[in-house]
Amino acid sequence: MTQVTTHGPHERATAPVMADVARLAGVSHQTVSRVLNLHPNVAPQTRERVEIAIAQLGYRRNTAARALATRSTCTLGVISVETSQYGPSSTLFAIEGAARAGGYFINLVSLRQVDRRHMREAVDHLMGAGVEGLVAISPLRSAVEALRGLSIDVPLVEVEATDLAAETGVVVDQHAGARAATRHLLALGHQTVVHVAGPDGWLEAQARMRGWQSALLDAGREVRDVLAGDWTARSGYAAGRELAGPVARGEVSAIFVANDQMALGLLRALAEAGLGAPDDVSVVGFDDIPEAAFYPPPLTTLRQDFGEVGRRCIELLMARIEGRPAVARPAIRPQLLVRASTGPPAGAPRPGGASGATPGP
Amino acid sequence: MTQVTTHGPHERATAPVMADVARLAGVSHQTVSRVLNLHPNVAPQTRERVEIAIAQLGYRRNTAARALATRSTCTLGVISVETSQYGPSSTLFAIEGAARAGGYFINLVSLRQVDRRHMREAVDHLMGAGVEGLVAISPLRSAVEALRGLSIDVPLVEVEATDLAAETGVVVDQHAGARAATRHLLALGHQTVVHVAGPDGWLEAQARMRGWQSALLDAGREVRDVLAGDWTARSGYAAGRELAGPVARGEVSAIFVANDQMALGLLRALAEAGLGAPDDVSVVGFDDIPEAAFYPPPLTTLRQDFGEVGRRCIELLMARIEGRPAVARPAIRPQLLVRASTGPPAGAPRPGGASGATPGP
DNA sequence: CCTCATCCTGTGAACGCTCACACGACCGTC
DNA sequence: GACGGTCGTGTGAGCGTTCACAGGATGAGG
Repeated sequence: MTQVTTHGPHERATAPVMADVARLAGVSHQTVSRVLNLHPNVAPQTRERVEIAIAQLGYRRNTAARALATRSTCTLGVISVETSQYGPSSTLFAIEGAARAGGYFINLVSLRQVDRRHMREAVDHLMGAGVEGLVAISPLRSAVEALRGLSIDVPLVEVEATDLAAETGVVVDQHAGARAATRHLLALGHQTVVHVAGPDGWLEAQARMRGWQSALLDAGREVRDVLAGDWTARSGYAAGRELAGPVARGEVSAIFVANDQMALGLLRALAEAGLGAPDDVSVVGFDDIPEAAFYPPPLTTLRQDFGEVGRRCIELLMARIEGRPAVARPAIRPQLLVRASTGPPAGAPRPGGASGATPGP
Repeated sequence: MTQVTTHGPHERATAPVMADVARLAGVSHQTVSRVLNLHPNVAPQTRERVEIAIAQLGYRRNTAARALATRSTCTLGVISVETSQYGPSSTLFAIEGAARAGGYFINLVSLRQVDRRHMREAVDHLMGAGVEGLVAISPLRSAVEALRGLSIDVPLVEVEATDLAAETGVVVDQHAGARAATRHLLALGHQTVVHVAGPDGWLEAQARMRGWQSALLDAGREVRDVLAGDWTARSGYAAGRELAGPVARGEVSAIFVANDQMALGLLRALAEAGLGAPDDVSVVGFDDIPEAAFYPPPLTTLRQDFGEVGRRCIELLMARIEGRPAVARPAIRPQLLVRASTGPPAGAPRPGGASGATPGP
């Protein structure tokens, strides 16, 4: 069936193509293309005629044809772990915004399980879509390793892969953040700091633990065993139950918890044991999730600038795609926010006025 | 420059195309296409030869060319509000998973601000990408309205647009959830229930408020003014401060808060005033975020099945794209989870041995 | 042995765009 | 007036796939 090619606004079965615009404007398809691509050598008058024709027909350039001809899809793939964790999802949105601002489309894959097979599938899916670059939000060691095994023939930027990808990714200096948290607690007068860590496979968890360790060692303080959690409030609660005894006996006066959710659970368990922060124990979290300021008590924590993470990510990826040299940037440092959950140890003189109300019985 | 066309695994400048596979397998490009598209009429032996050639060359079908020829991009657009709220981000991941399982790619746009201009841009961006269908995670009235104004020539499914899109979207019965929450509190013996609502523009907030209202009216109870929040723990905290007085004076004994984060802030404010749940007041939240079980005290709340929301979304969208009649499904009902934050009013006989209450019969 | 249907395969033309190139008009310069 | 350069425009050939159609085998039935 041949195409209907009437002028004027007309309901048509098929979407208008460049040739239709050209015919309506009385120019060649190439001139239309030039207008669309902002080529300088088009007479203003011609340009206007074409633009009117485009508007009149509601013409929209066919991306597939364009991609086929130019061999570029203007699409980036993002692989994210499927978690409603505050960090990854904030990062995802920041990445999307930055990519769109840079004229790229975002093709998303989320991974419920992070193993080699699922990672392979995800990468295949995205390569199949013809992405020109890949962002992996891969805070898990397993994700990084799964990625290592794969032969990926487009630029790849890893987010939060810490030291494993200092060269190829965007990192937040978790180590420095953890040091800051620990030093804050020591500066308040605590003898040492206990750590409730994130799950084993998470690189951030590891970096935070190391930072805590190094700060203690630098200060010549005792490094006790860590309690392992899994980011959930539930695991923080379990840790809190374990620590309630030592806290009550005065053996533990300061706790650095690897994220805010676990800190919530921990505070809950301590409260059930009749222990409150900062009177009986000081607690520092990590992330500054929006609720952290409303914990019982408001939580001292470390804020990460996820927006900046996303922007750097895309900047780096675009540079690599276009073959530009990537500007090396210092790692992003988390910022310590001191709230009500930390204070001097019980024996020390206290400034006073802290609310620290322990809810419940 | 003409293409190098050696056989065997060879590093080549350009990715192999169908013709290369055909040549290596000694068949025509069309036969390769048939193998790829699982056409039945291919001799098993030929199929195998082609498959070996594909594997050997690492051939990958060019999506752009395929899209151009078939006029289908296998891509869905998702517009999401940019929020790290538990609900929307869980829904997003669920949608992605369901779409990928159905063989579709997901093109994501997130909206920092939801107004007509940004919505228009988002839709344009996605239409430009050639999406075949659109999912809008649009829990905001403004989003729904912005969408209404736009002429979108692909199927659209709205998530969480409640009554405004009962026909065209996937909805969770917020109204029923709110009624369940309210009835639960009344059943415990509370005279009436106060409501801390979500922000004005959010449809879920409105539906939850109406549900609360209708349950009270059905029971012939007093409907007081609502306190408006904005989903954040901060606003819940503010509401808590306002309610502390009435609670202390025994004027308020039960509060239904429109989401869990606000409930957290509210509990915090009450705790600061020396008031605890469930002894002094009962509190119900909404969403069942993972932390809700670890609130002080563990929160009675309503769980929404976001995974189901995502799956229905894609099911509906695919049906519409393929012109199949969509199966009408009843709205998804949230499930009441009774935890420790709710109990009988202070005056009533109490089952448990909580603080200084008169033991029940 | 011929016919017809069925299976398998190949040929050429779209699909809608961009790229490389060619061409005429116009300007200034010698 | 001839010449080279720039500007504006048009022509035709791809990009890599699928679709429509045309064949050449092969087997069953007359």
